[in-house]
Amino acid sequence: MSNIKQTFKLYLAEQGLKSTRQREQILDEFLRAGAHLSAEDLYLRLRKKFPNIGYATVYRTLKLLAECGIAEERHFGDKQTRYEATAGQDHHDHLVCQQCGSIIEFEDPRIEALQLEVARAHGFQISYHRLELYGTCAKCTNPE
Amino acid sequence: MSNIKQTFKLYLAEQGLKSTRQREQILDEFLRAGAHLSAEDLYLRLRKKFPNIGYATVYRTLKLLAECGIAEERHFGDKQTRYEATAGQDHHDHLVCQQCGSIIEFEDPRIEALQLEVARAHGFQISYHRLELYGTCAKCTNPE
DNA sequence: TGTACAGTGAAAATCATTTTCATTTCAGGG
DNA sequence: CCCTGAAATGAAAATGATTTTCACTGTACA
Repeated sequence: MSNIKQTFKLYLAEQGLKSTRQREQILDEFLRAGAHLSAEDLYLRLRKKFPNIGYATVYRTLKLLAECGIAEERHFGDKQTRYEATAGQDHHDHLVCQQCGSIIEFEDPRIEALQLEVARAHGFQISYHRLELYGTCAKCTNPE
Repeated sequence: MSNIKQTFKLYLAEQGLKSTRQREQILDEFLRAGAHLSAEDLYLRLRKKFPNIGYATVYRTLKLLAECGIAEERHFGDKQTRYEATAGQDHHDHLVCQQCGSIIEFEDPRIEALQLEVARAHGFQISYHRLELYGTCAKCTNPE
């Protein structure tokens, strides 16, 4: 069993929660799907394989995944909450194209360092941050 | 009449929209309130002075203010959209305290410069960005 | 293996925000 | 000034994402 699935089971056990078929199916599909998906996206994908899975269960499980650090909640322009797998990956930020909606990930340690410096100057302890650059991606700027 | 109010009137005229009593009252109160307020906050403040103002009108007007650049929409942890006056001020980012909810503004040209560099490296044109550092503020870290 | 207690799915409830609609108010021309 | 058509308003209903409820089911430890 993958490391991540184990992490999840452990988390559930610690919290006195149960490991269920649905929770496993949802985690599996979440990891398989990748990208930045909304509860709805995930629900629709799951329903193809398991037609009687509940919308509420997807929401509940996604929230659990966020609690135990496997997923991260994000809000881009739209009103839906999107989830992204964090496990194993380094932290990264996003370039969001307002034309085509594509999301490019990037990371820049120099920016991270400056953030720490700013926080220190304010006596502030950072637990996490969010940096998003909105604009037009290369493809949309120069179509064929 | 203040510069900002004039800007708003001009914008309305350009769009073939009307300058109404409510729109002026809402803009006034919005400017007076400062800070990062939600439509609800503003509605509650307004209702004290003008008891029959409509919730929908506040939403509609706030959206107009955002369109013409007087206000800016922001999303912090909660689900409400918050609006912030932009006029005259420089761009700035935020430190959000997860304990007490206070929001500290800051700006750092070095971070902005690096953002441009990252964007250029991806052939990306930035139209705006959002940077928020979440954590614990000095006050909450070291209470008396 | 029983059984208490957490989980599930469907549907109803919430909550912020948006839309509808009947009525009122602007702005410009006469 | 006063008319008039377009736009705005307020109240209430509608929406859409997310959450909760509730009767029934499944899991895990005794």
